[in-house]
Amino acid sequence: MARHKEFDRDEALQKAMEVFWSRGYEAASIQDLVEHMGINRQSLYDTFGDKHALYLQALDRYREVEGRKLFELLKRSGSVKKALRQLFQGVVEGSFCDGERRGCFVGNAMSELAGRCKETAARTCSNLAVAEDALYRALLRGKREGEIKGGRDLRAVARFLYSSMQGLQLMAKATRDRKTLEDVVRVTLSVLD
Amino acid sequence: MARHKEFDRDEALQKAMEVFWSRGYEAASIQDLVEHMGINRQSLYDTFGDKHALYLQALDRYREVEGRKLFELLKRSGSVKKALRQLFQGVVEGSFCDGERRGCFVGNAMSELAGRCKETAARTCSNLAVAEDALYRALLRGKREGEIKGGRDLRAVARFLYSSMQGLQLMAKATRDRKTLEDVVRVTLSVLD
DNA sequence: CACATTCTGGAACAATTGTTCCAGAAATCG
DNA sequence: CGATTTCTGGAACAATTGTTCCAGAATGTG
Repeated sequence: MARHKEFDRDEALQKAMEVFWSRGYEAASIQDLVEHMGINRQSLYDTFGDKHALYLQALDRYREVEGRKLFELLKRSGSVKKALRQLFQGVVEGSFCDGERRGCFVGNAMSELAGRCKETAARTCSNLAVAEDALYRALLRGKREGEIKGGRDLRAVARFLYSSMQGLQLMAKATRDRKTLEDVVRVTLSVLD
Repeated sequence: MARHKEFDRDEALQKAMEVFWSRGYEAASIQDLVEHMGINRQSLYDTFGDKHALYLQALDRYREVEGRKLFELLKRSGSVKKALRQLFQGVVEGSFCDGERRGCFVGNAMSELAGRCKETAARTCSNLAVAEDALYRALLRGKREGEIKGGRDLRAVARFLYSSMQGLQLMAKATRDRKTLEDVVRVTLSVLD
């Protein structure tokens, strides 16, 4: 009947995500998006709705991709502590590779929009819950395998770890001093001892 | 010779700070600022320069005020641990009073601008250094008074505390669940034991 | 081939952005 | 009072914002 889409929807969304990730919501213009996504202005509106809707879809995509990464990393057999160390150290390393210092898209969304956009608030809150759960399960496994000592409220530790992750990612935007970031990581992970 | 200023410069700057604090840089329009500051458009430009310059001055004001608060709280005689608990618990309580969930202005600035504005980056970095130092000094006192055990890298702990503070403030934007935030605080402060 | 559909580019939209210009009112000090 | 300076309000600026309309090209299916 009709013509097919010329562009790959997922690819375009990926590009949109990159723009929102590095610039945030307000500072990203439709013009920026059109250029980086490589699609037509009208196609953007037809496919994704308006700017706000596109932002939410980009945020969802990020959550899905990063959520999966976290899940994979944590459910791997082997030392849970080591996996967590890898997770946090990865953030430090990543911050030095990323010239734009984009940080965490979800954290950025919390900071910029969660306070005044309920759709964003719902998504960042859900992300917290999902990540917390993955961390909690990993900690449970660590306890089961004798790597993490009992007597601790592991749910609370999981929440702490997520919060620390966000804090670290924010710190990485302010400083490029590796020692500072590594200090933070070291003390953070010391709660597992 | 000439007419005096009709408005109080500090008061106007305070108002500007409130606008940038709750809306961020991009989302705050000159119109918003003019209305909330209660001064003339032209007076704004004459007194503070352009929007960007005004933002930096507002950020500086915030840093000064909050910095002083932190300093006062930490240098008080008495239990250092108690002061830190008060500090973190205060953030939790504050997040429930603040309907706008503004978080920490410095943290917001890191998230939104530090990556692409070097003046902002310098200021947030300096804030980190100042706060770290105040925390470090407090920890030293705690150690001297026998409240905090030795053998820990207190400089690292101070950095950790600042990062945790920022993380907590970000978490408070995502969730209104008191238990979650208190869990984070409890585990964070447990590194002092 | 021909119809139907949808993509594409560009123009156009009104609204808002940050900023400046201007004329007049207001206030200080000699 | 009068001279000088600065504040004040509003208009005006060009640029950019997000969004929509339109005409035509391109593609798939009958």
